[in-house]
Amino acid sequence: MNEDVKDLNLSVVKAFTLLDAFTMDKQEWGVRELAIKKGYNKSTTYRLLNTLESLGVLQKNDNDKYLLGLKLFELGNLVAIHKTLRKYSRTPLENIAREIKETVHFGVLDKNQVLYLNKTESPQGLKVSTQIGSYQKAYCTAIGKVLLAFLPEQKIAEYLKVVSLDACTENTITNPETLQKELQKIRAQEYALDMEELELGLICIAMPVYNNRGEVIASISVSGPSSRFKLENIESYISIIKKGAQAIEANMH
Amino acid sequence: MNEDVKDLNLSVVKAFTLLDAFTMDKQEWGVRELAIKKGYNKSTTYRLLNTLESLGVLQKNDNDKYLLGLKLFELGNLVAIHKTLRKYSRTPLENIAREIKETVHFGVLDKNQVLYLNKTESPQGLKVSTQIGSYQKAYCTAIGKVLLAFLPEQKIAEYLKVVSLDACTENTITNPETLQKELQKIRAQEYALDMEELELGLICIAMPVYNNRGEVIASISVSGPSSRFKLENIESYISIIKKGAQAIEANMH
DNA sequence: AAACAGTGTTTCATATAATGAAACGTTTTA
DNA sequence: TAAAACGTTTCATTATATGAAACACTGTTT
Repeated sequence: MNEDVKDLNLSVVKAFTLLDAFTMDKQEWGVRELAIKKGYNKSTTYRLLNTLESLGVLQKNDNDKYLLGLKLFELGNLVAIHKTLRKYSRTPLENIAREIKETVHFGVLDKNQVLYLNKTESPQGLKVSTQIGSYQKAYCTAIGKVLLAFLPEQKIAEYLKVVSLDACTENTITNPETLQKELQKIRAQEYALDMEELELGLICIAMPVYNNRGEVIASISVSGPSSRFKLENIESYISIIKKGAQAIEANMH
Repeated sequence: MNEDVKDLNLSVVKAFTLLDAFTMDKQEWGVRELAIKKGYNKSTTYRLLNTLESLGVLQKNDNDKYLLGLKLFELGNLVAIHKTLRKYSRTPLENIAREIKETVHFGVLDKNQVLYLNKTESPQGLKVSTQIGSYQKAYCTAIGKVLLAFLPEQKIAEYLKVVSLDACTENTITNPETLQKELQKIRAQEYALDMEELELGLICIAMPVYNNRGEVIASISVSGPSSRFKLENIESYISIIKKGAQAIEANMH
């Protein structure tokens, strides 16, 4: 059941493995520390970083540390996959954020995870913020649960077989049967809640976005701190999000 | 005066050279055609593409052609350079676009060229559209001329020494002295016009964005077809763009 | 001022891994 | 049915990526 043993170009694999070390939490790397982190030889790492720099894939900052470079910005903006979804979700997300005054996210399911395609941040100081292009566990996010809920039954079973439902907080649904019931509820009510299941203090509500064949292709969520996010507002949130979802659907057709 | 002869990892260089073939105009590539295009051996190209696919840097579409993959979307969104400018320009650009109803661009100078960091497209059917992350000649765009105009004198001289002012249209300024005078005028009036200098039928107006030390760090432009873009509207455009520029400046501080 | 940890960088012999021509499948076109 | 595309695999050859060690540079400590 393993991947075919392809003969990959190891230098290229290493280069991208190095790039994967650059995250929001750690944006800068020196030669030595990155070599240690990845278990590569110092010289090899030096030469790879040097090569990537000469290509504009990395660049050095004032402290001679490496940063992700503008070549990646350029290439990232050329990615065609989900481009129309990203483009047509922008304005509707902004409208939702303006009305609700909380952060709005937009994502799809990719490799059993939520892939965030777009967001508009809350104008408020205390706010949730997710990195566009990043991935998150599906089973403990509102967006993810919506996207799972509207998957074909067989795909859900497959998901539950492959993914282990590790607890992120005490509220995370870690039992497959409980999750199945939750997904059923979500299908019925057409929205999902995340009641601090991913992170304590963080509440989200998400709703589906359909294509013209009635299939769910994406999901919109609104996220806020539990201190502000009152359940009595849900009905109003739902109608605002629904309006946004319909705007995206209209744009796509 | 040449670069030091660095010893680069040739596989990595080749991999990114292949990636550079993926553009807006040509988003899909097969093994053979890309090998021919880049002058690489068929087998080598096959293995590199295969490697990039296994890393998520490329992916195959339904026709078994390669497309830029989501790994690049992920990495592109992690690029920290100019991130705050991109973030804080978004809403102001939208407001300008809403008022003027033409496409609004936002860019900086990078390696003697305009790098587009953000845009909001005109709601109208006939519109200009530039790829975010792409580069354009500075001397024949309104944004570029603004950014050049506010460069230190010495840098302008350097630019004129390095860059050859090739004509894009019959209106392109191809004479260095003429361009110097144009830049002087731009400094005085605090805006630049592109009167079909890059492309026939395309008119733009651009204004500077300052940092808190009074240096020009970016520029906003409004672009439209010459059929709609009337010079008598310039005064009104200027005040709207100026308001947007000030909004970005306020956001940045 | 000297020794000492930190860095990044270069060297060079060695082994590994990338290479390409050719042969092989597979699909599409004539 | 043949032919012409294409992607894929093979294998001997060659090139190049590799890593230990030495080197250079910087800032800190003694």
